[in-house]
Amino acid sequence: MTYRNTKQRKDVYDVLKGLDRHLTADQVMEELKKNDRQVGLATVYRNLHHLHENNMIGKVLKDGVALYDGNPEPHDHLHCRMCGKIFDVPKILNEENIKAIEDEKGFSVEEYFTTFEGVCNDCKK
Amino acid sequence: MTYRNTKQRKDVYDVLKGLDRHLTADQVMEELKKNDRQVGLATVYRNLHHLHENNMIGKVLKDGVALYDGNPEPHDHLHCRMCGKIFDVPKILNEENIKAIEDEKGFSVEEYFTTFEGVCNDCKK
DNA sequence: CTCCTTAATGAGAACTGTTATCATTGTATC
DNA sequence: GATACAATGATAACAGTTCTCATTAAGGAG
Repeated sequence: MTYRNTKQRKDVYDVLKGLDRHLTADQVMEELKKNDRQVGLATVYRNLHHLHENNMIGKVLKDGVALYDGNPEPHDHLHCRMCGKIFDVPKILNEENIKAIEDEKGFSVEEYFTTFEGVCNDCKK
Repeated sequence: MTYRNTKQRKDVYDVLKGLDRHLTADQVMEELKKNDRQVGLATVYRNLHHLHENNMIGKVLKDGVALYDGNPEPHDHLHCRMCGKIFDVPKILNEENIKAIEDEKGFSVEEYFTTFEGVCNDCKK
C-alpha cells in the first residue's frame, strides 16, 4: 500500500474533473469553499502535485504560475492575451517532427509542449 | 529621448552577449561580480526586463524561473532533464502550421513556443 | 472490530524569485 | 554648466509554493 484515497484528494480531483477550465491552486481553493469542502491550502498544493505526478490531471505554467486541468492527455494550448483564457488544442507536432529533432540533435524527447500566444476569437469581436 | 545607456545596462547586456548560455538573474549577478562589475539586484532585474522588452535579448521560463540569453531571435528549446542545460534549436513550426491553427480556431497567433523535454546527447553517454 | 503503521492533513512559518518604493545619482539634452 | 528625469541601489514587500511538525485517519493485519 502506497497511496491513500483521502476525501481531500478526491475533493481536489473532483473540482478539476467537474470544470472545463484551467485553475490555479487558489482557484481550486475557491471552488472547494464554494462546494463547502474544507481543505487546507498546503493540502491542495500537495494533491495537485500528487495527481499531476500520477497522470490524473494536466498542468501548464502560465507566467510561472501553475494551472491545472482535469484532462491529463497531452495537448497544446492557446493563450489569449486579452482575456487570459487558455484553450486546449490537439498536439500539432507529430512523430516525424520529433524523430527529426532526435536524429538531428541526438536528443531523446520525452515530452514536448507548444503554446500559442495571441488573441482568441471572442476577444477579436 | 526615452532610454539612457547606463553602464549597468551595458554590463548586463555584455554578460549575456559574452556567454552562450541561458542565465537566471542570479547567475547574471554572479557573472557581473566575477567581472568586478557592481550592479544591484533590482537593477539587474530591471535591465533584463528592459532588454527583453526591447528585443535585445531572449527569455525562456523554466519551471517558472526566467532564463535569459543573448540571442533575441525566435527559436525553440531543448531542455535536458539530466543536466538541466537548455539548447537552442530553430523554430520547428512554420507559417502553414500557424495558419492552420488560426483558421481552425479563429485565434490570432502573435507568438508561439515549443519546448522539448528529454535527455541530451552528452547525458546519454 | 480493534490495533497499528504511516500516509496525509492543517496551520503557519519559511523560502524563492521577482517587483515596488523612494531617496539619490548620473545621463543626455539645452 | 544647468536642468530634467531615467536609472540606480538598498531594502521592503509580494506572490506562489514548499516545508515543518504535531495531529489525524486510511486501510491492512490480526
